[in-house]
Amino acid sequence: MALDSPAKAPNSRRTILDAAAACFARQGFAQTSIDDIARAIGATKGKIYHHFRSKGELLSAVRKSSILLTSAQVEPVFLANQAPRARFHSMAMAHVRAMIEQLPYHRVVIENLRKGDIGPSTPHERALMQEIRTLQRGYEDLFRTVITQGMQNGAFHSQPVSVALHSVLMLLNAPVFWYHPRQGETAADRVAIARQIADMALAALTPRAEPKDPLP
Amino acid sequence: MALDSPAKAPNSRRTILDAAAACFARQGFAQTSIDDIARAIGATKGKIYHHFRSKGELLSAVRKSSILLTSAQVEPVFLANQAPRARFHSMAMAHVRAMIEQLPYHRVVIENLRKGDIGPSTPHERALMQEIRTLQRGYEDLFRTVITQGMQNGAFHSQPVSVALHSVLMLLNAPVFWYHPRQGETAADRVAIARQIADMALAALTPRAEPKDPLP
Amino acid sequence: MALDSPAKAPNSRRTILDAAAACFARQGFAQTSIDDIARAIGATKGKIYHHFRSKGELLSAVRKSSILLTSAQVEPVFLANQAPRARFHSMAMAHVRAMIEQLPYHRVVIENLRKGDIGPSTPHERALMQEIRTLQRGYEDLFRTVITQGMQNGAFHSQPVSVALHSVLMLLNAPVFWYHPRQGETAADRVAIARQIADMALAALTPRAEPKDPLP
Amino acid sequence: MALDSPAKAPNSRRTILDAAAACFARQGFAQTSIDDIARAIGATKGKIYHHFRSKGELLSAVRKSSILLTSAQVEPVFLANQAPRARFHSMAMAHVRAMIEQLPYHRVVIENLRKGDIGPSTPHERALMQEIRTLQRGYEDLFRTVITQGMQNGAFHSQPVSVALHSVLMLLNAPVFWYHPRQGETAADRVAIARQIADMALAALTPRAEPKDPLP
DNA sequence: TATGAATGAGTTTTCATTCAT
DNA sequence: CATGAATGAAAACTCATTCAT
Repeated sequence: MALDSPAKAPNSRRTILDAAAACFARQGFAQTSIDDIARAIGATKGKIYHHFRSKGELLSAVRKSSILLTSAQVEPVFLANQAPRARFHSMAMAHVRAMIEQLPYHRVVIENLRKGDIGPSTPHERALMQEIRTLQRGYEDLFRTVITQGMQNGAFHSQPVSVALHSVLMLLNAPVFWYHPRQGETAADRVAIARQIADMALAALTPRAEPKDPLP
Repeated sequence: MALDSPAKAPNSRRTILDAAAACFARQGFAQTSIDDIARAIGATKGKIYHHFRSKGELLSAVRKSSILLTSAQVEPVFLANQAPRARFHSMAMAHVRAMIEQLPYHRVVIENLRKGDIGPSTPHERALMQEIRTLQRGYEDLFRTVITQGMQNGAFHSQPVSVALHSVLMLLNAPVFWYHPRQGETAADRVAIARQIADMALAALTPRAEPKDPLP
Repeated sequence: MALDSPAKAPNSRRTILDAAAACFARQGFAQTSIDDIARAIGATKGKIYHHFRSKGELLSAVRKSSILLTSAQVEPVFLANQAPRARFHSMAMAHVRAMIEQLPYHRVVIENLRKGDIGPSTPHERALMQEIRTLQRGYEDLFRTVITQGMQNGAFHSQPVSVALHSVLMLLNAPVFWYHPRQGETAADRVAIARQIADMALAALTPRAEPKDPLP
Repeated sequence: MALDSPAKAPNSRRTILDAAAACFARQGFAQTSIDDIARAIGATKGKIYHHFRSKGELLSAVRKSSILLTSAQVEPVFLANQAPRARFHSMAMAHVRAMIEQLPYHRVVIENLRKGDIGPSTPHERALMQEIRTLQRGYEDLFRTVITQGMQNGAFHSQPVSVALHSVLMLLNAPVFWYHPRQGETAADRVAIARQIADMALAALTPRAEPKDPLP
């Protein structure tokens, strides 16, 4: 008979990771010391170094988690069989909801987007970075696919895909910079925000009729 | 006859600031040491500390410059007498062009958006932060004004202004994350990018006819 | 059977403190770098910062030690049941002996008496200062008590207590400025010095018969 | 005919010196920067370096001033023809009054008594130190003379002169550590303090009848 | 696993001092 | 005389990381 808790072990990594994400999100990566994280979980540095080889690996792990968490919510929607506009809209909503529901993880990622372009010295860290870049690329490709399809299809305005993709993704990421849960906020409130942003993203890709006021 | 400049303006400050913006943009604020900046202009740390009291003040100065530079390009457009859609579109283009034309300054700002929310301990630094917040608020209000007007006017889709504003601004800021001048790029190329993004931003605010494929 | 000591007491702290007291006493607080202290014990700055948060805390710890060491020698004498003059005299001797027997600690304190009146910025350092002030106050009160009693009693000349107290204490502290152990000095020599000073202190408080040469 | 003020020039040095004394007294020598002093008189570093070669020279000048100011008040009293007890008492009062009437200068000196034992590297500074030591020695000799005389004379208790001298001088210097002018304090108040301390100093040197309570 | 001690390299900051104007 | 810019050397502190236990 088990003495106490059911699945005892694997908690540590996740506990540390949550604390790291929270600290990085609150104070920024550089402003967070390993001791800060340790203190946040009532442990010592040593414990963290048992589970992660370096501070950089901690950041990598948070980034990876962020992508996996988002993918987990967006990919099923991507796979559902929908027309481009509906498909994009559902993906956008799922993405925004992921952003605001696991805010710390995603904030860390967005605020360190270009980190690691230079830096990681050890082969191990370079490998991690590479893996993350691959995951990131794969995730973006979900949106790239839908957008490309929609453009071919006529559902979306035809334009350079890369610019459109990055612009729209940043629009969907924006809540990371300003969102913060209000007192007494409900799930419905969050859905409303997600819908508003997804609507805008969709509109941004929509074919324009004709410029009623002539634009210069 | 001299046009305007104070002639003997010691451009030391500006030289340092440019170097700081470049370094911060390339390596990130935390990864840049004061020595890096000094080395970049062939001077010593001491020179920098003679003109700026601290690394944080350097960041503040870059932020302030960024806002002023952008304002200088966008405000005249704001003041021109145009209908909401045209007005917003011109402002958006001006904003994007500012982003990519003084990339380092703006990249620093966007990548450190939430820096200084906590931290600045000295009264002097707090005052600087306050001033920057005021400038920032003022700048955002240009867009807030146009958007609000457009909504009342029917030119824009009616929706919560704050979310719309922040979303659209982040869309306009997005180039900061991915843009980098290509070999042989012309001014026209940059205008094209700015136009594409401004078009999307305008579309994001545009009233939607009717959802042809029903959205969930 | 072990008498008392906590056996495994990591005397790192005490080692560092002794070295700090010695350096501060020799060169002065401001003229001593943390590296000086580290070098004195064959360690690195890091070790010191592992045990003490700042140079100021090091000074505070020395001050505290000084007061505790002195108290440990003077308080038992205070508690013994003696008439005011004898009591004061024994306390004075104990005080002077403490001064010259742990010279470095006390020299540091006396030479930095007013340090920290302004300065300590962190709450932690302010708390330390407060604690020290309390200890200091408590220690002075031993003498204040005896002096007050003696004045009421007629054993001492009646006069403003505060001025008398501070004057006499500084007289007892004076060796800190000039004493330095001579070649071949014995414990008896030190007792002689202590007795001479204690005698003077006692005389300073003694009721004056009549001014034989009229004082202006 | 002079344009404006009578003796125009020599003010600068004294102005600077006063400011230096005030700053050193308030914050301590090491905690005071040349800029602090410059700011205190609304000038710049350069001005100070025109009048004093170094920070150390500034300290030396303050020390010298302190001794000269005190001498100026005590020496005339010393030269007056009085019996040892009266002579000592008058000198002591003059000394204490000097202490509290030019507090900053004397505080600086007492708090830096052992400064310069090591340190001054330039020949010029060493010469200054030597001069100060000579002045200091000369000043102390006034008291040494009176005390020695009194001991031979029977007016004072016979005891090792050096210890007695240093002890009594520190007693007379003590106000430097605690005195601070009260609201509405009069000259008479200051005289009262001086008299109380001088009385104690005199008593400290007075021959003791017999220990009524036997001292251990 | 986890802890606490220790390290060492780096970073920000301070400041006395010099110098051209 | 006085200023403002610039320097260079030192100093306090930080912190990721290692290691013995």
